[in-house]
Amino acid sequence: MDKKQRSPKKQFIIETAARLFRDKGYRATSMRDLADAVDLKASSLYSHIKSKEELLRDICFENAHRFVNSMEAIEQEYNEPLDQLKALVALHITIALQDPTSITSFNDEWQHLSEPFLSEFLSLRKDYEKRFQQIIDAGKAKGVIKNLPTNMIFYTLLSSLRWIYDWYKPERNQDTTDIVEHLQEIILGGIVK
Amino acid sequence: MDKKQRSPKKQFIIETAARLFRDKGYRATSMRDLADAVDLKASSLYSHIKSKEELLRDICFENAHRFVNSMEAIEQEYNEPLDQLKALVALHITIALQDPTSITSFNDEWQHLSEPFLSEFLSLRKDYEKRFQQIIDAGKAKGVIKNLPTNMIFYTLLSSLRWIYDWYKPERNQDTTDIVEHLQEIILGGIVK
DNA sequence: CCTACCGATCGGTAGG
DNA sequence: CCTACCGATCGGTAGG
Repeated sequence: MDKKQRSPKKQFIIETAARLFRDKGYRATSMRDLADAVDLKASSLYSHIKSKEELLRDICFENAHRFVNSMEAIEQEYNEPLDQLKALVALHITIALQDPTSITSFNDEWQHLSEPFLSEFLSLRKDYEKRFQQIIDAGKAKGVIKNLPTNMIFYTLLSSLRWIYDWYKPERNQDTTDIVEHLQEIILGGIVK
Repeated sequence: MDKKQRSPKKQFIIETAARLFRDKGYRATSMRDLADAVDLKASSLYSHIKSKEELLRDICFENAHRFVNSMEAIEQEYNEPLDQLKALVALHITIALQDPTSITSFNDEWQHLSEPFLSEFLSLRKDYEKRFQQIIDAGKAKGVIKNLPTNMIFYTLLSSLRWIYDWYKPERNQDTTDIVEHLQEIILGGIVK
């Protein structure tokens, strides 16, 4: 599961799979498609990986752990709910800009995980969402966030952050800090008091 | 294509397909799954529909036309860009609350359309997005909307509207006008001056 | 609306 | 890493 323990070839296969899963969807991506994309025969993939689903698992859990770990770091680094919220927004934006492919197939294709991995994934996600909403609640209690339904604020916020890859065109060479600032103004502007 | 011209049975099949496509994805939904859900044998589906893709086409284009037609009505009814924007936000929310199933598989599964339908669909969508962005530009020119990149405002706005089905639980019996008002405050709050 | 069935494609294995 | 091949499942048709 650790990125560093993987062979370069396996890492290349996983990254290519993430791109195909994003572009065509997990189910519509055949192992023959993937084999072509990495210049192998389909059967040769299996000397590097165990199964098609293993690829999806690697992508989904790597990202899930990335978010959960960052959540812990942010909770420890900041005390004010508004600072934590800003850091979380910045985190989502940064990851979306750095690794748009992996994050997209993580967002959209986790539903094809089989048990028990599906439950494990959903439990990681639920934990993350719960802590995110607790920060919003803390902000509301402190009077720095508008008194609107927490789930409404949370999902609106998270949704805005999900589709950055859809409009962000890295070739325009925008400054990343500019993007983070603008998006924070748009996204947090309707939430903070 | 017209809802009223379809037999009740065909309408039922389409609505069931929309639900399955949303829950499992288009590719992961087999015609045997659909047949089971409507209590038929797989082969019997074909006396009501021409193909699996026809179902997806009906769902995608029905929703696409619904948005394009509403856009025209809003452009004619309102003159001020801010009023148009508010009406568009209300439109997306209303549709999401009324018909969450159909709208979700429209949002997520259009990529599985084959040519020439894929191009036709994308051209409808592009037209809609262009007119949406022109309204934002008009608002910026009038000074009622913040001077931030139009595509950033547009996609953030649209993204927030896409996932309402994900948190909206109709059994809680919230008042719809309340939801529209709260969401407009959250979503437009970061955009209007 | 059903039974019976088709060719194509799927994920994956055997054996070298 | 390849050739050869597997059983399962797919969307869809024939014929009644």
